Amino acid sequence: MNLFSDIRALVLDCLQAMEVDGSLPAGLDLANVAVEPPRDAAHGDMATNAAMVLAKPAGRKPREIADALAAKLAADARILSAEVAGPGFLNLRLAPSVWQAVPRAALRLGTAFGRSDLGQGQRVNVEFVSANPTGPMHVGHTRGAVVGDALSKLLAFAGYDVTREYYINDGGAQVDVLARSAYERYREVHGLSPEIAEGLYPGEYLIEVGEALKAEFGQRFLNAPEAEWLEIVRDFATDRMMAMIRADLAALGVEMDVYASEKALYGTGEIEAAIARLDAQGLIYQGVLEPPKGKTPEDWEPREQTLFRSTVHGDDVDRPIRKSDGSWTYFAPDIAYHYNKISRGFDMLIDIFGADHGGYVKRMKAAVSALSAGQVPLDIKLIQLVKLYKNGEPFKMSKRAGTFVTLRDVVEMVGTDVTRFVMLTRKNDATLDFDFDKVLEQSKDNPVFYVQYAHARVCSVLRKAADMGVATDDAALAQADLAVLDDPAELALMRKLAEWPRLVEIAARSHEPHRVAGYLSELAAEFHALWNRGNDNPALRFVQEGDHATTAAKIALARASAVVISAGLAILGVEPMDEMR
RNA sequence: GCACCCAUAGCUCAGCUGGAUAGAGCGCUGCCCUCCGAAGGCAGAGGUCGCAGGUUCGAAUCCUGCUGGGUGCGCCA
Repeated sequence: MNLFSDIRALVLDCLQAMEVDGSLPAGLDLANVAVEPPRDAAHGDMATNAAMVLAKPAGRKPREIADALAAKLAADARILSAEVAGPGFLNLRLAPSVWQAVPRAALRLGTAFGRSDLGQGQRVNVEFVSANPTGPMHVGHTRGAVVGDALSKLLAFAGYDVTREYYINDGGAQVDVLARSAYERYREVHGLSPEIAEGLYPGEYLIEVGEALKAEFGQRFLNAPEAEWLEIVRDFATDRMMAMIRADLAALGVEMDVYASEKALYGTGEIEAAIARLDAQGLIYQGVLEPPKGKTPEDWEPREQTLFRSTVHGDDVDRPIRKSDGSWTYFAPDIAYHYNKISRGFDMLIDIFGADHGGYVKRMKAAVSALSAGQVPLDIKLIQLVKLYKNGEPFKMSKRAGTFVTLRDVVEMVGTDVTRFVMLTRKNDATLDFDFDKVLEQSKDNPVFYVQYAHARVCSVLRKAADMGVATDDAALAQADLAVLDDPAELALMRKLAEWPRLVEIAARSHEPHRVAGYLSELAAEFHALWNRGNDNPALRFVQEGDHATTAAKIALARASAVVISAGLAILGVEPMDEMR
């Protein structure tokens, strides 16, 4: 149920009727006709721009079209009034019964209220986190993980078939560095002093890997040359790191459907096949790149390389896919990995990267465009920095090398739900301030608390009504006569509820889960406003002593609000609270 | 030098993918409440939407050029 699309359909019906009766020319393009909530509530319940959009193609004045359309619309029982305003807007007022049907729908459908078939079952692959398996996840990864997970949930709610995927960068030089770092810890637990050379990972989390290595291999590698242990230690340490990362993700409530390994692409011919596919399109050649202008690296010299002609697909320069020693650059397995995703039949790909990978966007899109013949869109969301604060002061956990604020630290300090919600209060490409104290504050300035508090208030009021003897299950509440809900504050809340299905589609279309968090704050604000009206005006309180019918209607509205809050929080991956403690 | 992202109230930010008089919270000013329908309420002041052009009936939103900030720019991923 989406009231806005219902009314838009009505508007389109009326316009077509006008084409039939000759008041509009036939064959007009109606795609830009919109029905939206007005910015100013004084303008009515909904507004349509139909007359202004069609004035020019129809060769008629906007007001003429608007008047004729208003007459047609007014014949529908749902339309209370249709008034022409401003440059040609048609402001619609809807019958209260239309709004009153909204909480009823929410009660009947439960948290499925707002689900959409926008995606029509299209298969979407969302790749996110993809942190190098060289250490625990830190705050930066956390935001990417939350955004990716919430986006996945949002898309599923909007009718897409979603696969969540983690790409393990276990094929490059950094896992060799991990192996050498772990090896030093392995020596350390044997009583030898470790040599954590410049460039190795100094983190103490590798000590337990060293211990595990000792338990597994004893002294076997202690005096062995690197060639003998490197591969074994690398695989061993990588497995340990991935286990740790999976546990971190689990603590955040994130579950992946697929863990894809970079290493697994080597030696299978997958990389070669992907490159061959590009080669077949004439997009692979031997050439020499120009040095970057303005900032030429010290050691730059012209060099012939194997290049991908990414400029054909919108990139700024062509990109190397082989190093001078003939081995693949990091870009090559990435091309193969995306080719792999395309080959698995996804209709759309989404990658979530850290903002420092911004320079990588065009070449990746170019590769996907070439490999899918332009058929599979790739959207890349860049996640900006999280700045940590404590009591308004910039926060650093420790200055010792190798330690940083980890995902675990954050979750242990403020909890999974708060972490997730706060990470979704800003759009992904804006930096986010995260204050350990403010996010736990119990006041209306804190959106997490504000939304949770609204839900808790509903639960509280339902308990009171139940004590009074009112049936408070959703099925019973859906039967209540909601015609008594006609106060402006009540209607405002119903209007906000009616926006939910529309918001889901807008957020899903733009791949912006943060909009859900923003909407929930607005919905909570409407709910609290109505609640506060009850302070001054007892007739607006949800529980009306001795009046079961009115109480049932009012708590039906309250419960419907809680249902939508639950549905929204579920998309964010946050548990609603039944009471505040 | 080039590319991408950002720029909205004193502060932190929303802003419906082009709509009407640009919103919220904090802070500020005034009034109300001292209440477990608790963890405040109501009202008010405050903005050339970085600048300049353009497209459009209509622009914070789209295009172009500037300014300022961030990120990145061939053998690191």
